[in-house]
Amino acid sequence: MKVKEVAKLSGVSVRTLHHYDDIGLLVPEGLTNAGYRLYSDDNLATLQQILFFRELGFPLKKIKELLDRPSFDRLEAFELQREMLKAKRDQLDEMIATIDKTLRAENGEIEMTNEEKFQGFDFKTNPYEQEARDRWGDAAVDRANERIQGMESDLQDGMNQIYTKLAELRHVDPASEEAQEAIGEWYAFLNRMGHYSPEAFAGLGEMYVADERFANNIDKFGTGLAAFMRDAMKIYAERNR
Amino acid sequence: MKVKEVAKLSGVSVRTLHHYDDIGLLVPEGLTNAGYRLYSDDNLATLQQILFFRELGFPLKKIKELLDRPSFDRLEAFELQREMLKAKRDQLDEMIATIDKTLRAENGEIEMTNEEKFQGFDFKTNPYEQEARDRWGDAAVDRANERIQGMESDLQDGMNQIYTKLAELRHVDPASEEAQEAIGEWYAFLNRMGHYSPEAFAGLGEMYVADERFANNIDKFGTGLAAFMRDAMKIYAERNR
DNA sequence: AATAAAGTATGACGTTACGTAAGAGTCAAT
DNA sequence: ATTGACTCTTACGTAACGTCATACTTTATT
Repeated sequence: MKVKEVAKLSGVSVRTLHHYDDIGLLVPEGLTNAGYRLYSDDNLATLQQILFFRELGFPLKKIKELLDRPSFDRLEAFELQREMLKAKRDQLDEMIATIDKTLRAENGEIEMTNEEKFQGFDFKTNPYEQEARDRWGDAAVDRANERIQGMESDLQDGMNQIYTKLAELRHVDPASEEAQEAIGEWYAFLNRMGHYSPEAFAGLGEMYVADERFANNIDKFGTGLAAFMRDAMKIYAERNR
Repeated sequence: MKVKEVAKLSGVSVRTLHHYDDIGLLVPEGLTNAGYRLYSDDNLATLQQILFFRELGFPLKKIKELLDRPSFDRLEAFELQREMLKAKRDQLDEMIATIDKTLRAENGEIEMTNEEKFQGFDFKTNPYEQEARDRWGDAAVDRANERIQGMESDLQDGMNQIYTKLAELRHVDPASEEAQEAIGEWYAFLNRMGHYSPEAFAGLGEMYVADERFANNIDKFGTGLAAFMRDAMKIYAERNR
């Protein structure tokens, strides 16, 4: 299939396909001797994957990383996508509810706080929690969330990042050293937290905001969980000495 | 309220608020004598509106236009937003269904065409139709859709544009000359179409693609419906002479 | 009162994911 | 042989901010 046909089928523009080729995200399997791109059925399946991830707000760079992983598993990807699509749908439901609520508030029927006016907009409800819950059990996640309660939202964001990393690990061979190490450290982290006072943990949150070395390690889609954990614990230990 | 507070409440960044101020989309009601932006509750309500439209994919420029209209009606806007959010939710449901279908296809349980693999991605299901249906009655819309059947998708896009314009008119005083004129022309257009053969109408579709003057008039969020209709009918008449 | 820490302001350049336009080659049909 | 639809590459344009850099205010702390 040539570009236009693919474009029509998938709803993206020809330019988009060119772009995806340029950045190596979707390289057509063939070329005519005139240099025309030829897409295979496999290419179409990949495009489908790409579009799912795109709809979920993943940056193209990240999508490429995901697809390029040798351990990339289509079935697992679909499952993750379904969960995230559902989360997004729930978010839309929340926004619809917010509209209805706003209308009633405007009608004088109910009171509404400013915070409520933005229900559904903040993405604090994190799509990875279910993921983590399934993988590492309710107890661990609950304990983590318990600690999150009462912390300022900046740390919340940090936790979202952690969940992100955990979800990412699904696409790594679970038997691999990297995965085992990360999971081990995650548990160690949680357990160690149990020994510290809430104030100490709150300090970690401040650090997340203040210390650039720390923050840099959490930056979106950056280094792996293991490295982040190592740094976090190192800094944490230093600070508390 | 100062920027940070608003940012935290709504989930957008401080930079975003600066940007919205820069382009005149959300200008804070007050300024401290040091030049700090001060947001009122009214500002918050406007921000809520902005975010709803943004979630629906409206470009900021368009949002500004909408909000700036003297006839802008919050209640009507909320209703439109709710409809569109629902449409988007339905689209997500479709995408989830596509995932499930793909999984079953990959399992060999069912057959799946390439087209089906992209169900939910094409936005051809148009969110404005219900709008038009409510306003101008089922009969007119049905007749329009009947004619759309069998036309190539390029004309479909043209029709989407028409629905867009119609939806836009909700925010114009319905008693205004502009609105009356547009609606009148819309009906006239439909009625005239009834007198021509399907082939002639298909020709209109081709023209939409080929004739730049024509296409330019339909460009997204461009000139008003009335102007578009005038040009369309003029060109159409010329061609068929 | 002095100093640090947190918040804010204004540039100004960077980034992502394409859009759009220009100029030229290719392919199928007349 | 020519037209029209399709394709290629190159390259600049755009939208909606992100990300510094630099400087001023306000609040908190010593």
